[in-house]
Amino acid sequence: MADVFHALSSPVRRQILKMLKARDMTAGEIADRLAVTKSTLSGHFNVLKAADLVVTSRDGTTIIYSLNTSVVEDVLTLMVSLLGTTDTADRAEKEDIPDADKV
Amino acid sequence: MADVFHALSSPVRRQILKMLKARDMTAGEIADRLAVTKSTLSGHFNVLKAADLVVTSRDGTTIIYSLNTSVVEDVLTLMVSLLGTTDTADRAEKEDIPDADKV
DNA sequence: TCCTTATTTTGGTATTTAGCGAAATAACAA
DNA sequence: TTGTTATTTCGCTAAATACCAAAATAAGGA
Repeated sequence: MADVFHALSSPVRRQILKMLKARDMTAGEIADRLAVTKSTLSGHFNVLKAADLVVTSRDGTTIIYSLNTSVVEDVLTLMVSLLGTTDTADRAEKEDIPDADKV
Repeated sequence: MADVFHALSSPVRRQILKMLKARDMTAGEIADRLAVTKSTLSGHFNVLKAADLVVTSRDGTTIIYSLNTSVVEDVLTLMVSLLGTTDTADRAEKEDIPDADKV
């Protein structure tokens, strides 16, 4: 989950996600629309894949990238918990040092 | 808004936000609970302030940090839009190249 | 097999970031 | 004013990151 925030911290990667929200695209299509080379883009894809934010499939020589909606939902949930109201589960945790792995 | 994602990309900073969710704390209190020096922490505070995720107030020589809940809400909204269902406003935008500033 | 197209990996440099200790600043009390 | 406590800024190093061009890989078609 920590990887997800890192993945989202880059404007280029957020733009890729935004494009994929509209529709699935190949690496080449994405490259045509962004001002970075394909090799640079490939690095960004690796980051997005490591964060499980995108998913790929192959059609011949082209790779099709798709948004992994379920992980975006997970991020949302975590953001809600960061913002969240103090419910029962939360209360026990108060005044404690939060567990680093979960944040 | 771009700053917000960068701010959230650090585990230390996410931990600080989690602590502040429980209650307001001084810089020193936070430092006591994290394995980084106060000077390093001060750098993290600057990032969080630049992202408008925290707010400070002064009480004598101590600085009190608080979570800026409204900005966390803004992030949530953006995350929802990234995930979002295709509503009226969205539809016009589809197939277009998203505007980099907004992402 | 050889060629073409699509994508990724590699090797390199430049920029950014996190971290520290020491020095500087701020507020206040004696 | 001098001293004390709390916090930030400064100067530095090490590690991570973004970027590019060129080489390598993968899948098919001729």
